[in-house]
Amino acid sequence: MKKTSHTAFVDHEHDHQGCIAEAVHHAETLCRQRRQRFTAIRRRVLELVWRQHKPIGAYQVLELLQRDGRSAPPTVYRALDFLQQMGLVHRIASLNAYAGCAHPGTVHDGQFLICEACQSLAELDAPTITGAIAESAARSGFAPRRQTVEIMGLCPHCR
Amino acid sequence: MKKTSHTAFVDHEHDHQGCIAEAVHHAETLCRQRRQRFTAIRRRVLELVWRQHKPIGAYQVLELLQRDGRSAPPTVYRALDFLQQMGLVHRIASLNAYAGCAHPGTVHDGQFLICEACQSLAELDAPTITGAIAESAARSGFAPRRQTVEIMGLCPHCR
DNA sequence: TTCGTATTGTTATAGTATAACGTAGCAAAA
DNA sequence: TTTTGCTACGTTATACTATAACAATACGAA
Repeated sequence: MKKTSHTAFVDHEHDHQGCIAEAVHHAETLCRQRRQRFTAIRRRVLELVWRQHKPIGAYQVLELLQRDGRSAPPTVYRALDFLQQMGLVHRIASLNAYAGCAHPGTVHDGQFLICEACQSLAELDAPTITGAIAESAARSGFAPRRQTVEIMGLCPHCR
Repeated sequence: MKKTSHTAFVDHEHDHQGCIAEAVHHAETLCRQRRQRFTAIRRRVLELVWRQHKPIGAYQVLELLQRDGRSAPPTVYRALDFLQQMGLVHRIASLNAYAGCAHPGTVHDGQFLICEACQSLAELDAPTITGAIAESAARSGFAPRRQTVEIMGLCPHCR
């Protein structure tokens, strides 16, 4: 039996090295399947994005990347673009920041819960939300293709 | 009986001067009620935001504003911030742009349908979406306070 | 090994937003 | 009416986010 009923937000004392390793492993597998190169830079950027369960800015990634050697913005943005296309990373529009995808493998938009206090982020994939959106859109004669759903508030630990 | 069943998107041949006038009039009333100054700049920026039923960038507003005389970015951002606080204008995060609020008077986040073809925007205030979000959030132990819901797709005229 | 393509390096610049501080204008109190 | 205090605006500079353009390199298939 699990300690908590909150599945979207991670526990404060979880094995985070495991999170990163899992994300990287997943990425390797996915890129191999799709015949895409999972280069050293892409791997490193993915690791940095997974550094915390919080969105990270591109220039923050750059700063961390530069500890390994010289680097410039396009390098970061290219890696982030690639990872987004692979469905491994999400862009959080309301924060101009990036977060590791919790359910990689399929291309999807997801919905995000963002804590205003600790900035931690949880990803949902709630059919009820997508369904409500699809229904409302249809009522306006609108054909939805992509959704940005970002909810600011307080996470279970901060409320 | 109305010609169309699509209420969220406006007709291409509607009386748009009326739209602008109504928005400005509403703003006047609201500001008077709240003892806030509806200055010439704020009025002008509101008019410019309502120029089309499409989001407009802050620097586009600035460019238009400069036809009336010299102006700088802070002037535009201040006016936009004020109008947002009054609930007269929304910021569209995924576009870094601003749009006139279709239901001014109450502070609310709204949900937006954005056409990828013609950029036209419609604002919803769908309780089913808000409800689905609230429910999903609660299931994660999350207390929502603000939502960003922006749906890209094709409007009734472009699909 | 060679060739073609994908990736990265590098420099410059575009686009979005705010900090900081001074000036002006309005509104209520004296 | 004048004073006073606050709000709004002007102005300059700068921070932050993202991409264009082109050269150099590395990789994988033929």
